[in-house]
Amino acid sequence: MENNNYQGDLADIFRGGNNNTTSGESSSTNNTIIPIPDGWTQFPYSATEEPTCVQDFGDPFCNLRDPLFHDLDMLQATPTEDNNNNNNNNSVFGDSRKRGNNMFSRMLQISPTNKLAMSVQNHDAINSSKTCLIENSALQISSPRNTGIKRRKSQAKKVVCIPAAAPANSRQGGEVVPSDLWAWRKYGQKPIKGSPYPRGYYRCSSSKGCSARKQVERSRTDPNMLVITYTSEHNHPWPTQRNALAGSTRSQPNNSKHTIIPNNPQSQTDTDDQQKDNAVSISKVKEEVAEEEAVHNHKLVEMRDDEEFSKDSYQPIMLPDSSNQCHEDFFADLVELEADPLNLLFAKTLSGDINDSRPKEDIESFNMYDWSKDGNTSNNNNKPDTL
DNA sequence: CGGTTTTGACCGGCGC
DNA sequence: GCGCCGGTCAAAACCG
Repeated sequence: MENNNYQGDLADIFRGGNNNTTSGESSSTNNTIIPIPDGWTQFPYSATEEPTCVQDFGDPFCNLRDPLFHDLDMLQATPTEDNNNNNNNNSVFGDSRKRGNNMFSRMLQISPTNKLAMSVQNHDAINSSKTCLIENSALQISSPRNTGIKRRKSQAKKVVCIPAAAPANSRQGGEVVPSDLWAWRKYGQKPIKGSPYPRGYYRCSSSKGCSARKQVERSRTDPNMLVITYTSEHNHPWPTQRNALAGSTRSQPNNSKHTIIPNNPQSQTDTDDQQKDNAVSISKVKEEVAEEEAVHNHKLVEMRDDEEFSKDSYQPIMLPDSSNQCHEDFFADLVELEADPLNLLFAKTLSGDINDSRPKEDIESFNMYDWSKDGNTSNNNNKPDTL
């Protein structure tokens, strides 16, 4: 079944870089590669990055946050009516907004050159690091005020452009949808006029009342890029564990070999709040009020696909394929940090000093990287091929 | 059993 | 007003 080809989750995002699928060449030479301590993966930053970013990159997971949360942060920075509404309507998030939990923040960064850069690097192929550059306007932050289903024009949305995990033609009409810790359930797929690729519609399945939605489609200009549009926001905290127990596994990554490893061992012992407090989003967000602007920005993203990638890049590094035994045994050595899914991202490879009785699937659900270089290893994913 | 994906049908916004 | 198109619904099938 095609489902076996799923290479979803964030692993796909990074794998996209590995695949060298994005157009243009990134300036890998400008990417600072920091020696990685044994057992840890480091997320080097470009020397040209702003100090603030650099600092935060020291701890690659210091700023895991939800894109929409980040949006709210932005809104708070510039109080508006929408912003006020957000605060009122989403008090459940509390400090989480300030702390941030955007997974994409790990990959998206605002560079001093006013460009959003995302670098993906496979430790196994450092020389072929990839940088996904997106115009500032590409990422949109908008007020979730208009969350009505029928409000097309003014509906708040945010567009994220990421490298696709697999070639557009890898699967017929299929799509590799990166995961972002939230549990999404696909509720529809539609062919989009003017685009050879269908658009998948997902809604949050973590909470029944959650109105968060996202749309995933390939860029028309660059099939190797995925355009993810987030709509509305989550009205609940991060899921401690994905709902998916049965069918959901189809949408869950199963790459036991791919996991982001922090370069900062301290994060292991930090509490969730501490980890979140340390978080500083590198995600580029921009408030969007009108749909017209969203469309415009979307176009900019696609236009950008053909442009040269910025040298200012953020390059997360993954454990190399060859460097590990990554695989089945890998998770057996992971440190489990409480129930917060984020903790899984802080896992550090150890040598048999943990006793994780948790089902492997639970851990795999939060894998972010796919170190696999071939289809065989990536077949662990069960995401359906088609969108 | 409870969750998911798939997919055709339906609904409504929007442009002409 | 009409038709196109995008977004959602919902039933069936699938999965662990």
